[in-house]
Amino acid sequence: MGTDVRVKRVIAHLDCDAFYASVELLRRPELRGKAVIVAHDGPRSVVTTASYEARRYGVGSAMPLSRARRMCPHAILVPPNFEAYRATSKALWEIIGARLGRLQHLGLDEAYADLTGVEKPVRVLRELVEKVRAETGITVSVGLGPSRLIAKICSDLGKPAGFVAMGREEAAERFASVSPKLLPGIGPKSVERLRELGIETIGQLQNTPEETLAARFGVNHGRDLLRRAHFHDDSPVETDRVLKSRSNERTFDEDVDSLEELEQVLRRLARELCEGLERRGKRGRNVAIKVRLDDWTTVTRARTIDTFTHDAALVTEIALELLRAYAPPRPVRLLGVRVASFEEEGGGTPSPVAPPRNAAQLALPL
DNA sequence: TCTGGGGTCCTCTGGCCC
DNA sequence: TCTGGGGCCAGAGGACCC
Repeated sequence: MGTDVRVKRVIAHLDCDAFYASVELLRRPELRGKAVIVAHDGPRSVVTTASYEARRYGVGSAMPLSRARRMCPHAILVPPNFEAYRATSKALWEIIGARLGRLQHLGLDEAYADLTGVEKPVRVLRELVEKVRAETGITVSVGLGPSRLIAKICSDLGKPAGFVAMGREEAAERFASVSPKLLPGIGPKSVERLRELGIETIGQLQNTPEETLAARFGVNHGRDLLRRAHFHDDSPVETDRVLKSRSNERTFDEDVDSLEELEQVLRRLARELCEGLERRGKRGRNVAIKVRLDDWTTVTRARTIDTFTHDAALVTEIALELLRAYAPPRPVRLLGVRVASFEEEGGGTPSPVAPPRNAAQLALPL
């Protein structure tokens, strides 16, 4: 029987501050110090991100643009430029990756790193953040802890340009009076369901019997909620995550009730999607459509076929069949198409006996 | 206040096969 | 021949994240 020598993990979460807005300020220095909102200009647009000056007026991500404009009428609207964000992102993660090794990316602007065994991790991270700021102009906030959960929460605490480290016990005590919404994975719906149980703080959640949570949320989810309330998290930093699906969707400026018009849009969405898949060498065998009606009901319909494809004609044909079979009963607000169940790298036609599974592979650098 | 786009993961349900 | 259960898979919906 071996001795249980558990190495205490050191996990960092690195999160760029107001990333898209920061890139825009670097591209257009005349916007510095001004309230900037990054968003498409449309009647149903939402805010992608906002500079800290705009945030002072209450503007935040995912807020309807119409509302953001009322809150901050003098804000300058800048359309998103994802090519520029990708280029800056690539540059800064190359600097970080060169020092820390492989990272788990969660988007263009944040990633986890496992620094277990690294000497003087705080010093290493501080030097790295300074290097990134000097070479790219982007400030990064860092959270450090024994798990991804704690690292993630810590990186948010000191924003912008924050650097916060915390242990598990300290987190469990310090956040006991805070809403469970703080915990990643607990959104508005879960907060409401917890409130129905009389649970309004993480401390109350910590003291709730697992059976009570299991009865309300199911066995797995209930157990997970309790673990997270105590800030227990042993999930690994996964550096080899692979893309599982790609989609293309559009919200109409005005609801559409003509099937003919919907079919036209679907053809274009499928074509664009397949062009993207082809560029990335991805082929899938599950084709799905997504329809959001004017009353916000969202319906998905999917079909799995025998062969992997990124053929626009085939994907379009399946998507159109799914749309016609569903025949939206109300005007449509959003229409989308998705391809999933990708083949393994270098794979071919799947055997009908053993459906293919995604093989682990190196994560593509953004 | 009136809700984008692009993703991931989880749960539930039902069909199929052994 | 019929039935039940378990495993696996696909489809659908929902919650959540950036």
